[in-house]
Amino acid sequence: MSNLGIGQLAKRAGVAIDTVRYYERNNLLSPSTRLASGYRRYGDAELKRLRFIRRAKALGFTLEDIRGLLSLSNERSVAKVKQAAEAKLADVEHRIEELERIRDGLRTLVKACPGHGRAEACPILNSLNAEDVP
Amino acid sequence: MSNLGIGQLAKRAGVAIDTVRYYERNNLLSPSTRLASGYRRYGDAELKRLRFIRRAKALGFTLEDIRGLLSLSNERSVAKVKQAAEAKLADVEHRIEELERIRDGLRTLVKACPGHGRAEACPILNSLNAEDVP
DNA sequence: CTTGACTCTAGACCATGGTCCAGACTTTAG
DNA sequence: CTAAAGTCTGGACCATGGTCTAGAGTCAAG
Repeated sequence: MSNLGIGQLAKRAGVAIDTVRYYERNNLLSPSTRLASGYRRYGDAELKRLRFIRRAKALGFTLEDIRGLLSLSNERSVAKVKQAAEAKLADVEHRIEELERIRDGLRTLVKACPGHGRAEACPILNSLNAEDVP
Repeated sequence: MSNLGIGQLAKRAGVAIDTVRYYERNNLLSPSTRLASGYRRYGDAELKRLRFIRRAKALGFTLEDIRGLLSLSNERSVAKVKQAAEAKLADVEHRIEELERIRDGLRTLVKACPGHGRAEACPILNSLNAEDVP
């Protein structure tokens, strides 16, 4: 079992030292112990936990979401964890659909635009000025 | 052509009054005129523009992105407009790809999770706890 | 033991995207 | 005309997720 200082921990997890302390202030991660000097010491559990946080963040969870996930893992409430992941999945899928609509719109405009001539002939400009639905 | 006060405009676009003024401070939207009293007056063009901003924001564009999108319509060079639209298209495509990776990760985890039992059996928690390289 | 690297705390600062407030003035309905 | 509702400005304040600094103390190698 490794016994890491904050710098080593941060390096191994791929985050900044300040971020580790920031997470501590925000109740996401505490050192397993402190030296008499006050230096933080971390073990494998904390390294895992920090990597958990980093990954969950990469998956689009906010720090608050992650606090929730971490506390669920203590409660051993697998159903709730799955629910949270499903909700986040639905959210991500929704955002993809919206972006795909935008992408298709942009593609159509780019294809239709001659790239020269008068502004009134540019479908991109005309589209931005179009009438929208409330 | 409607001639709206800031409250009416905000209401019709579905945003708060303060948000309208905030957008003005940040060069996203100006009133078409002001009354002698200083009261802002908006026309249809501003209402459209504000709705455009709202929708673009809902799609995950930052206000700076939106400033860029909106400035396309001021651009007199059709070639530049087309270029900017192409850049934004590439940007959108990139964002879609990132979200798709996130989506696939979440899907895999959700499928693999039984939704009950001990935490140690939950692949969502286990995956986030996995020991991979930073 | 000394020196350089590391860590401590508290608090300031950053960007983003708002949101709210006070105190004064304007507009509008009755 | 009066009162209520709306708007004005400037500045303070909020949450999120950090990032940086100062000044002091600690640890580890030579």
